[in-house]
Amino acid sequence: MTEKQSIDEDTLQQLRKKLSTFMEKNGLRSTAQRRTVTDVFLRATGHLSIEELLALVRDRDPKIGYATVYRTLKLLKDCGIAYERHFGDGVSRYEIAFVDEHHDHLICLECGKIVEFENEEIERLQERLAAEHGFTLKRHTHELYGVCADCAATS
Amino acid sequence: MTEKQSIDEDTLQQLRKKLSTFMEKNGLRSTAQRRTVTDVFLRATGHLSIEELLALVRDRDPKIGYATVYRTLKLLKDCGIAYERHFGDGVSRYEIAFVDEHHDHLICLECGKIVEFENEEIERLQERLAAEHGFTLKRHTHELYGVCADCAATS
DNA sequence: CTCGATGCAAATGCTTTGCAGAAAA
DNA sequence: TTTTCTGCAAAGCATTTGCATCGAG
Repeated sequence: MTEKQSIDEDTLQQLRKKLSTFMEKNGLRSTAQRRTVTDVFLRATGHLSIEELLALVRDRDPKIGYATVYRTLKLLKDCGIAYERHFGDGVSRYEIAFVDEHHDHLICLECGKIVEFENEEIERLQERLAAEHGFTLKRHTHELYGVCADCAATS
Repeated sequence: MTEKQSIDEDTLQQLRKKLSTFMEKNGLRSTAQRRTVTDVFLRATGHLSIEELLALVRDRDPKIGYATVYRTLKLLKDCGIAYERHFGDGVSRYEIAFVDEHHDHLICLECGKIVEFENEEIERLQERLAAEHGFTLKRHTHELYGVCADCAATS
C-alpha cells in the first residue's frame, strides 16, 4: 500500500468533469460554496468527517454553513466522486472515489489510524459467496479493526 | 447455510450461565425486567432492532420502558452473549453470540432479507492482511449488499 | 437499609429540513 | 425573472442520561 499523495491534475480534471456532467444533467448550479467545498474535498487526503471538512472550508470562506457541507457531500456522493464511510464512531466520513479503484479499510482501535487495503482474492470470494446464495452483489462493507504496530509498541 | 431454528436448551443454559456469571462478578441485579428482556432475546431468531425487541418484550410486560431494553441489550453485549450489528439503515440490531461461532452477512437491498455466511478462507486472508500491515486484528465487519433471488425474479 | 435498576422525560449528537433572503442561469 | 442555493435555526431520529422512585440483596 502506497502512502497517499496529493491527487494529480489529470485525475482531478476527470473527477471535476464527472461532477459537472452530473450537475448539468440535473439542472444544478455551480456556486462559490460548492466550488469551495468540492475543491477542499478533492485536495484533501484521507477520510474526513463533515466537521473536519467544514473546518477546512471555513479557512477559505468562514461564512459557509455546515448544512451546505452536508448538502454538497451528498451531491459528491450522488455523482460518484465521493464514498461515504462509517467506521463505527457515529460520524460519516468521506473519501475520493477514484475511477476503477476499490479498497477496504484497516482501522486502529487506539489511535484511529486508517489504512487502505485491496485484496483480489477476497473480492472474488465475496462474489462467489453472493452467487451461492442467489444474490447479485451490489456493494459491500469490509472493515478490519485492530491495534496498529505503533500503538502495540506504546502500550 | 441451515435455516435458523429456535435455540436448544443446552445452548440456552450455557448463555444464561455466561450472563449470570458476568452479573455476579459485577454486582448487577437480576430483575424481572432483565429476565424478560433476556428471555425474549434468547428465544427470538434473527437480527432484531430495539424497537422490535421492545414490541416483543411489551407483549409480556407492557410497562417495560425502552431505556430498559437499551440498557439490557448493552448488558448482553458486554457480557458477550449478544452481537450488535449495523446494516446501514441507521438502527442497531442484535443477535445471539453463540460460543465459538462467527459469521458475516449478506443483506438484500430490496426486501431486507439477511443471510448469514461463514468463510474460513476470508477469515484467514483478513488475518494475513492485518499482519502484513502490522495490525493485531480484534474484530471486523463484513457485509455484502445485493439483490436476492426472490427480488430479482419479482422485478 | 443500601445501592443498583427502572421509567419517564429531557438531553445528546449527528444529520436533515423549512424557510426567507441571496444569487445562478 | 425564475428557480435553485444558502445559512440559520428548528426538527428528526436513534440513543443516552438525570433523577425520583422502586425493589433486589
